[in-house]
Order: sequence, then C-alpha cells, then structure tokens
Amino acid sequence: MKMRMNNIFVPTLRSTPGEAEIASHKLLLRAGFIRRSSAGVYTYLPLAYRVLEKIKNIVRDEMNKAGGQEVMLPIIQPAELWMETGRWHVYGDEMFRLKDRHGRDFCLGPTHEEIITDLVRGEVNSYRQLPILLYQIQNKYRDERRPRFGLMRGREFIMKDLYSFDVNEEALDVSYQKMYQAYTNIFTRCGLNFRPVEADSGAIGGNVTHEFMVLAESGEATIVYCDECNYAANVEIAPCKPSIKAEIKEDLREKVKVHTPDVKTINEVAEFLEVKPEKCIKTLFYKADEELIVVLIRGDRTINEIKVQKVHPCYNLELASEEEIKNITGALPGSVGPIGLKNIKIYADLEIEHIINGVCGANEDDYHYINVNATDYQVEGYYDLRLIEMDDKCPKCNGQLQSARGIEVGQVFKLGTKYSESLKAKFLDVNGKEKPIHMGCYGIGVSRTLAAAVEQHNDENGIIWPKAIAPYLVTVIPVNNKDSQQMEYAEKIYTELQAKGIEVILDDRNERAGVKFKDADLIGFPIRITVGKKAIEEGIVEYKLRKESTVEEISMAEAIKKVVEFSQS
RNA sequence: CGGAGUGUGGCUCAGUUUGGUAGAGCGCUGCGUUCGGGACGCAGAGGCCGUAGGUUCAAAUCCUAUCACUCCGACCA
Repeated sequence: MKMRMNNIFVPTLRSTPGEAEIASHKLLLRAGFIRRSSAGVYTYLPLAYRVLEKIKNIVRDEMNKAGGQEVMLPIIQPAELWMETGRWHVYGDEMFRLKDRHGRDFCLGPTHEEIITDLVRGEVNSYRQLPILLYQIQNKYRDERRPRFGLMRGREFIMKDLYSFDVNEEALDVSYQKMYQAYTNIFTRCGLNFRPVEADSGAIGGNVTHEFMVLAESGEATIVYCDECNYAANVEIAPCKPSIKAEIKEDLREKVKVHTPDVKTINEVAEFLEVKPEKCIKTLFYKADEELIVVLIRGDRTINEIKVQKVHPCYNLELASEEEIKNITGALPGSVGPIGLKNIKIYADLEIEHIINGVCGANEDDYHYINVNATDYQVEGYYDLRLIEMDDKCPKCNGQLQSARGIEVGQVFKLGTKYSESLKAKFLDVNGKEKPIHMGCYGIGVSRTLAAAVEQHNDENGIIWPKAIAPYLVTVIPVNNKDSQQMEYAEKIYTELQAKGIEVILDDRNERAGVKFKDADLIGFPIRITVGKKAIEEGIVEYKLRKESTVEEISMAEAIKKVVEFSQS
C-alpha cells in the first residue's frame, strides 16, 4: 500500500468555505477530510475514514472487553414497531419517514431500541440467557430542525449503540457500571479532555443517565461541576436551592396598582419602579401540548424548561403566543402577572414564595402591582424551575460551582423496563415467574467524536490529532523533491517506519516545501520528519511534534526510534 | 417552525443600487525560471450568473414564484 500524498485523495483548500462556522467544521473541510452532500449530510474522505475507523476500533475494543457483541441492525425500520412503543408519533418531524411500494410506513432508524428489543423478545425466554449485551456501529438518521456545525449535528451520523438486557435492577446496575467505565476508557484513549455529567434522559426515557462531555468552548451544552466534590451535571438537570438573601425583613404591605407606561421588560420595570429585578415576578405563559400553563420565576432568573416539563409532563413545551396570552389575561406580555388568573395552572419557582412586597404585571396593559406577596395569588405549588447559575452552591456539598461548555459525545441510560414492557420482552426467572427484561442503552456519537476531537485539538495552523486517532502518525517531508538524494533518504525513512508498523505517509508531491509544511500542519499529523540538506551532508533529519513548536535535529536512526517510542507511549 | 442573510468558473468573492459584450485572486493545464513556511513569468482551459416564469429592443442586475445553503432563535437520544 502506497501511503503517499501523491496517491491519496486529500483535497486541501487554501481558503475556508463559507459554509463553515466553527473550528472543526472549517478545518475538516479545509484539510480535506469531509465534503458536504446536503444539509447535515457529509461524505467522509480517506483521511476522515481512517480517523473514524480508529475511533470505532477503540470503541469496539472496549465494548468487547465489557462483554458486548457486535451486530448489524436494520436502518430501514417498520412503523409497526415504533407504534408499539408509541414513539412513531412522539418522534414527530425529526424522523425520516418513507413508504414502500405497497404504501407501508417505514423510517430510517434514528435509534434502535425498538429493533433490538424486538429481536431479543423473540429469542430470549429464560434468565439463563441473560445478561446479553449487543451493540452496533452504524448510521443513524434524524431530520434535525436545524443541522449545524458540520459533523457536530448532522442528519446522517455514525453512532455506536449498545443495548444491555438484564434480569433485574441490580444486574442492570452492573451493566451500567461496566459501560460507564468503558466510556471513560474510550474517551481517555481517544486523547480527549472530557467529563461525565448527570443528565436528563429526554425522550428516550429512563431515570438514571450520564452524558459524556468533551470540554470545548463551542460545545452546545453547558455543564456545572464542583471542585470540592465530584459533582458534575448538565445545567438542564442541576437542582437549585432557593437563594434567599439575608435581607432586613420587611413588613408585608398591601398591593397597589401603579401606572407603568411603555414599561415591558423586567429590567425596564425594575428601573421604572426603582426595585431590584429579583423583586419582580416574571410571569411566563407556556403552551404545554394543547394546555396553557403559567410559570413564575424571579426577574433575574432563567427558566429551565426541562424542569417545567418534569412538573407538568407534556411532549411539547413552548412559549405561548401574544394572542393566546391576551385571550387569557386581557393584557399583552409585559404587563401580565399571576393575580386574578383563573382556570389555568400556575407553577412557581421556589424563590417566588420568598419575594416580599414584590412586583408583577396587573393583567392590564401598562399597569403593574407593587407590594405583591404570596397570599395575593394561588399557585399549584412551588417547585425548582430555574436554571442553575454560578452564584448557586454545589447541590451535593455546598461548594463553589464552576461551569464549562461541552460537546455531548456519549450518553448512558438505565432504561429499566420502559421498552421491554411496551414491547413485551419478558423472560422466566429462576422461579418460573414471568418478568420484564431490564434494559440499558449506551450511545456514542462516533462522527461527532471526530469533530469534537478537532474542536478540542487545533490551533491557528490546523488540526492537532491526538495520536490514537490520527489518520497517520507521521508525515515524512523531503524539502526538495528535485533532489534525488533527499527523495531517496525520505523514501528510506518512510520504508523503515512502515516496516516497523508505523502509520506513515510520504509527502512526495512536487510542491514547494512551504506548501507541504502548511498542509502537514493543517492535516495535523502528530509527528513530522523533515529531510533536507543536512540529511545528505550530515545524516541529520528534523523531528517535530505537531503540538510543540520545537524542532529536534537528530539522526535518522534516532528519529525512527523516537517515533516508535512515541507510538507506544 | 419564526427571524436574518447568501446563491456569479473547483474555492474566496466583486459586479446588482443606476438593465447595455460576465470579472478578479487563488486553484487547474502547458512551457520556462525558482525551490526550507501556501514562488514568479508567459500562454491556456473553465461560468446558459440556483431554477422557472414575467417586464424590456436588451436582464447576473427589475418583478413574481420556487429551490438550496448559512446564521440567530425555538427544538434536540
């Protein structure tokens, strides 16, 4: 196999295509790893393919070690199965749907719980057959409302999913722990700086779940973690205690309606009435499926809609329209409040209960109430509904919280019996009693991991691949390929490295040195060996690591030795 | 799905306001010079200006529709 730049399809670009916004997307396009086919759908060119295979092999290795068995599952899946679990409708427009020539409904699998459970329910009848851990590494399809950031959020993407089937909850715990450990091993081996965090289980269901986050500024998720204990969570689920400032206790006063012309936002209200935003009651109207609900939160806080959905279960939660609000309250948003609202559920954040002599809209345009207290309106209850902030204390140990952005590359779920019950996947236990199988599912976004690695490991010159997933470990660059001695020398190093099983590429292109250096940096080979005049005159080559700026001038034998050492380190 | 924007050669973009022979840089082909951080000269190839209608003597340019793509938001195992 000739691993030479002349023979490999690596179309690097000098300028960044306008379609790209974030580092990984720009660099993967420029360095000749990917090309877009349509929105959120990409072609993987040879270099990307090699990286994907490396990631997959690390994943395979750890899955196999943990007792997983690899399978291939259908990508085209029948609607019937999805109807059995009810997700044919839950998934909504995000599912790619198609019909066959007979008009039967199918979808392109967005995930494989249904398919795998269907398989297992047909074959597993006895506790003797459990546990069983099956996994697949395949394309999955989700018609994202908004695909973006290149491979980060595609509509077609590569994913590893492992599904575990156990006899009971304790056994599921064992499988879950194995997977948690395997994930830690995988992302460590991939050379990524990551963090497992507590998370929301979303539409997939289940109660216990962790996300594995690659830390990067461009990450779409925000996490909080504590330096004093091991607490780490996605902000989506991080619980918040009410922060009640030790203020001077005010006497409760009678509410008063005041004229507040052209005052709409919390900040405007606070400024106009000369109170702090935290004294204001932000009143938000949501449409929960078909029902309108009200959520109250302190003026300086942000709503956490996931928490709202826990308190008021629904499939779809979105802010109500101005028209819907006007119908209920008689006022437009900006002048609405909880006082006097009827026939609508009002959920208040825990902190709302502690607002004394607060401010809220009067449900009359351009009027607000001041001196509002909890007795002035009726709520369903007080719940933790807000988004955690940096001034919050660690929910576990009260320590100082830190926050970071993360790219979700993996998630592990304890599903319990959600799918086994709806799909009737049962077995007979030792006592001959019929029980539902306890399931877990464990996903890794393989193509997203590739993008996350680039996102985390790059500089102004290009990608800096962690060695375990680099497309090639070494590039050998003869400075002047008109110089046949240099070429021969480079060829010799290349051949020797190859003989030692090192993945090396020879840049034998008829290009000027500068072009080859630029491309080497852009593509991000961990090691570069340069063969120049000194190689011929003194037997000295240059050895340079991509992640460092220093160049070592050493003999060819030493360079080869260093490469081998590096590859084994 | 709401808001904003962009579609002109392989890539980056100008030209559109004010209609009148389709441009530049990079890349590509050939020849020559050059050769340690994206060289230079000369000569070339390559575009029914996203698509479809319309207005006009004349449309990349004006009008209408439509498609694609990107960004912000909403949403998201």
